[in-house]
Amino acid sequence: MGRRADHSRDELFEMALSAAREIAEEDGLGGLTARRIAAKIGYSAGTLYNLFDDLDDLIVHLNGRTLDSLYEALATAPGDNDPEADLLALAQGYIAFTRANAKLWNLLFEHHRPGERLLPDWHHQKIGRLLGLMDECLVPFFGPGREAERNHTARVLWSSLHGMCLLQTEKKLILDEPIEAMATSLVKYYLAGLRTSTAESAGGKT
Amino acid sequence: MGRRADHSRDELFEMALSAAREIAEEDGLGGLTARRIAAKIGYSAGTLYNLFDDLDDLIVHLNGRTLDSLYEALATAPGDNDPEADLLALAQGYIAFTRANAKLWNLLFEHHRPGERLLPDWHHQKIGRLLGLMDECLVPFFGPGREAERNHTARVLWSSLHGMCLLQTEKKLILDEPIEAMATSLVKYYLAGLRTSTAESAGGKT
DNA sequence: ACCTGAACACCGTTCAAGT
DNA sequence: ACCTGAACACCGTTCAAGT
Repeated sequence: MGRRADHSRDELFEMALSAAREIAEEDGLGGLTARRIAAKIGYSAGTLYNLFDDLDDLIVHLNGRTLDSLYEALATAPGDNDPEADLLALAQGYIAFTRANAKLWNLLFEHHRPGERLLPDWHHQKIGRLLGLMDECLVPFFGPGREAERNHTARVLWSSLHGMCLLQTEKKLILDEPIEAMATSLVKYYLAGLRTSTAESAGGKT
Repeated sequence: MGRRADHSRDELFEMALSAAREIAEEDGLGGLTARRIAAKIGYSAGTLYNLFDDLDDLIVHLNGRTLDSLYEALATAPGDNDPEADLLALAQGYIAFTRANAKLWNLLFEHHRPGERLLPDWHHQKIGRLLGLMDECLVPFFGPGREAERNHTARVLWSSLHGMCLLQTEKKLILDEPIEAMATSLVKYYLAGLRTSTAESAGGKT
């Protein structure tokens, strides 16, 4: 046997990721095997190892694509300079994405790298970009010189929202209330609490 | 070969779960194989299938034990009738448990049941009991007739806390701030927001 | 009744051999 | 240079056979 060159390396890379995405959308992580991906693109399993370090590497790349999709879905949000309204819209957009792409979004957290392998830098950057969307919403809320507080708030809201979506899709906690309402409550009251605290400390100093 | 009766069925059950726990504490889900658990207790892999439906069932039982440990660790908290202080203590206790038992706590969420198998009722009850601890803290905060709001608040706080711990231990989001501080901020401001809103609506009606 | 060991149908991954 | 197919070292799970 030998080279076929039916497809360029880049084409093969995309074909493999597409096949993996389709399998994941159908059967989740459980159905995502090297042999099945290879069969779906008409190559032998060995060829995948020419494109990726291993199956873990392939899945991390697939997850990168999912993060890109999520960013595109959220970046188009309006943004009318009212932090609370913007955050509520962002949260609902995030929840909608996890509902519409449940299997792919789950793969982001269902997959665990072997050993102590950490995620590549580009992966963390894609996550940071998402966090940045939340951070931007908060700009009007925190004046200049309060960037640290703003970042902190964005991280608290992001992880909290994440927890709700995860417990929901993994069915680990029976939530008899739609997470949309929970997320709204979180954003509304957490921001209200921050506002009160800020007003008090400002009032105390002035 | 045949019966040995070195150990009763119940003893074998406990031995298998203990062996599995030790393996999970060392190597996580990746090292948790039926063959390895069996070898550790000196029986063949087939014997495990006399005790559990399959490996998934064994892991669900192990996870049940972890939920019990977590409950014991949290149920002993003081409780001085100040909702905010109690909730802060509960949150810190939860975070401390996830740090002290990182691998076991991770197993609760790293493991996914095959197919569409749902968690058994007793598992959901153990989770419900934990959520109940948070709910109890909120009793002095919500007067009689406001049970629904109280449950809602407990669920929002629980899932949010969960999200922080998960993103931290899975290293999916770089949090350059200890989650203890994030959890404190969440509890403090979310409750403050609730208080404000309650006062406003009460003031409007009175 | 209980336990074993072999067997089955899978994995991920490697690599000599072919074009 | 690329691709294959066989091979290796694993899995989870089953079950006839033994005590």
